[in-house]
Amino acid sequence: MILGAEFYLRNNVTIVARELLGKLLVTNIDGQKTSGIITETEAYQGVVDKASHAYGGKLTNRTEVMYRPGGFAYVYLCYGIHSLFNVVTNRKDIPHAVLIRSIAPFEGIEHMLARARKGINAKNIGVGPGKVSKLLGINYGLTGQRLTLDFINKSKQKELTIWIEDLNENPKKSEIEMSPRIGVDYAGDDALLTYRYVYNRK
DNA sequence: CATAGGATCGCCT
DNA sequence: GGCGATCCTATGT
Repeated sequence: MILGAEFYLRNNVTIVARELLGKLLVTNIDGQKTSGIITETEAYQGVVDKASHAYGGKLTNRTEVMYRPGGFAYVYLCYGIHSLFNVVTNRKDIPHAVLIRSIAPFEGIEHMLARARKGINAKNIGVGPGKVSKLLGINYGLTGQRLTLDFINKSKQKELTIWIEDLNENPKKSEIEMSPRIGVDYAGDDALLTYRYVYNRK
């Protein structure tokens, strides 16, 4: 079942980040359907979070998507090479987001391998936010895409490009590890927050 | 207009 | 453990 807006609109981004573990992230790009089970996420808590692109209420062309209501894709280019995929959460004007850091490939693995051929190590495939986007065919041009079917008739878009499905795979507490987020040393105290969630699947 | 730097990755030593 | 790749974004003049 495709997750609806109510899943993303909730006001606690850390709960959404945790509940995204075990869900299926799906793309339909270039006529190729690919998907992976989400195994690692990070929560970014908007204006109060020094690690967030929206810290202090920063609003630019790039971050505008984060201020939309939950259920949009926020994709940005990192180091000039990697498109990192985030899910926007909370209600309009609260710029919270969850970075998807790892997936376990599920469907369309042959398409993923073809995409990976250009510069991906076969080892740890799907582990790391740059690799998630590479495998699923997500690039920064897809920022602002809707992830839900709500209001689909109000737009000209007929089908989704990126969405998330519930497989009823519910990770146990003992299978989830929390730790500080990666690569945010510049964030001072906020670098210590354990907003990273890793799902160790059996 | 110019410029510095980044929520990374793979390959090298 | 270190480094280069590679380009958009944000900021400053």
